[in-house]
Amino acid sequence: MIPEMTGTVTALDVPGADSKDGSLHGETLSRLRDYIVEGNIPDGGRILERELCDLLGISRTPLREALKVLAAEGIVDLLPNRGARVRSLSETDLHELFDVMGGLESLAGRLACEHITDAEVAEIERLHYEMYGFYLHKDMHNYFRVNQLIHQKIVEASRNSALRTAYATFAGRIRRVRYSANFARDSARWGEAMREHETIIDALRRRAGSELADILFNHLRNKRRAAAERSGGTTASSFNNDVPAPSPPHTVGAAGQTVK
Amino acid sequence: MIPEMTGTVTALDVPGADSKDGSLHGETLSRLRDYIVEGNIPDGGRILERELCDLLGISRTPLREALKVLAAEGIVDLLPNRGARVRSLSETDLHELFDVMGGLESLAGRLACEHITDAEVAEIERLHYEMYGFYLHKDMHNYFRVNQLIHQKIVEASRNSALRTAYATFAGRIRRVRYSANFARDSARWGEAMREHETIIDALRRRAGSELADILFNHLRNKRRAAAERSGGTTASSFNNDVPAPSPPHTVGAAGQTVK
DNA sequence: CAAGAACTTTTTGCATTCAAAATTACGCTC
DNA sequence: GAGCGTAATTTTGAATGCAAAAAGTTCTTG
Repeated sequence: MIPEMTGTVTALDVPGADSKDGSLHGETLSRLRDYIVEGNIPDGGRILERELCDLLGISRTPLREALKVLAAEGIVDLLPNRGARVRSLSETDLHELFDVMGGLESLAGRLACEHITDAEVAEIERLHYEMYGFYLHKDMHNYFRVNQLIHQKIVEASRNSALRTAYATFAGRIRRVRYSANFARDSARWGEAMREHETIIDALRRRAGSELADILFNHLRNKRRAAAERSGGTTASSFNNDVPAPSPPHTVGAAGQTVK
Repeated sequence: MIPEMTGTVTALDVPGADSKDGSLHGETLSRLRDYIVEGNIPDGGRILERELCDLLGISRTPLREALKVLAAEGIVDLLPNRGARVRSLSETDLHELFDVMGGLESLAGRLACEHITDAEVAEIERLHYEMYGFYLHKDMHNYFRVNQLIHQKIVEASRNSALRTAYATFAGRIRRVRYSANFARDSARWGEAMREHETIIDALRRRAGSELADILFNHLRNKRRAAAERSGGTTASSFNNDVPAPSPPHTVGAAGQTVK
């Protein structure tokens, strides 16, 4: 059902995550997480321990350990005496998770401005132009890939491994929907996103941390809004419920002017 | 070696945490986390499974599951074939964790400005004045307690449970050192913190999200700096290493002079 | 006496086992 | 045939068992 989610997007593979050593638990954890995140089990679907044990060729002990960790990560729900289910995200959950992602990217940008080298900025600029090419050619797949890469570069430039880990964890939680969210075919939003990216680069160049923090948060906000509109009218209203005072719609930068 | 723990299933239930249902795993997880976070095992100390099993009166299976989760939370380290150790935080780790906490509080403030009610702002103001009283009386313990409460209120006003969970997790990771950090007897820093809190209230009242985000991040930065200076000269230099460029002009000053 | 090899004990990692809870299947009543 | 109570089966939760790895001990040797 989600065919294109194959290994193309490798940007999220944080090195030193928990593929661990040769321990069966670590291996099981990674494999099971990937298996679930990539959508092999339907949303809210029950997880039969025995079934997965056979699939992975292990006993129940390491599997159950991995499930406990995944529950702590928010990827599965653990029902008492009733086993594990793939956690299905409500609109509220998604809203919350997107905001947290926005907060983390915002922080990443702020910290990146303190540490990033000129070479790294140049690299991001290069990626930006590459992405611009894909934008012009309406090559959404590669646009998405490079887009992810740019955000990843910013996170790495923050020089904060705790942030990197948290970012990867939350990214995993919303990865199922994030893909479709990015493929909003609304070309108006697409152009808007390009302009936002330009302001991101600009702020990075100037090492304007607070400004970049604002821009990145609102960038994620807008991305979510676009995804929500695209995902059909069924839930469109719910996204307006608890965002009473959104930032100015046209320019992200507007919210960044914290002029006093 | 390890002091006594309540053998019975007593009211160690922390509301809101994951004390879970009556499941042994959830109970073990909560109890073990509290036990470690409160410093009952020395930093970097080895965790003998058998020992803790006897202490908690359980078998190794649920204990090992809890350890895996705590490892994912970053509270313990898991060495292959060599068991678990209480994770000792390097200066770099602390630096990173404080920044992430700052980012999360920053986000909480930003979101709180979108959702907070006048009544909640009033409650925070009330707490602020209460805290001010403790400040005047140099009652550090209560000052610290109310201070935590204020930050907690802001997080709650963000109306984001994912954020609340992440905040709690990171708070747990630095709780051991945070306490001493807050007890910096440097009265100059103390007064500075009070002024910062005033600007926080002010921004909250005006629902100035971006501004509050800046203030809160720098507030945490300053708190960390104060804690670092207090913790002795051994590591003082490391904290100046990677903060080369203070934030751009329009932001809250790196020194926390948010007066404008 | 120091250093190291070989043996013993402890500890970890994982599989297996067993009891309790939940789910399903069955049979009974109406 | 529908509704419901009961038994059989499945599935989970947790304890135990067992092999491999580490840690500790003793004995040997220079």
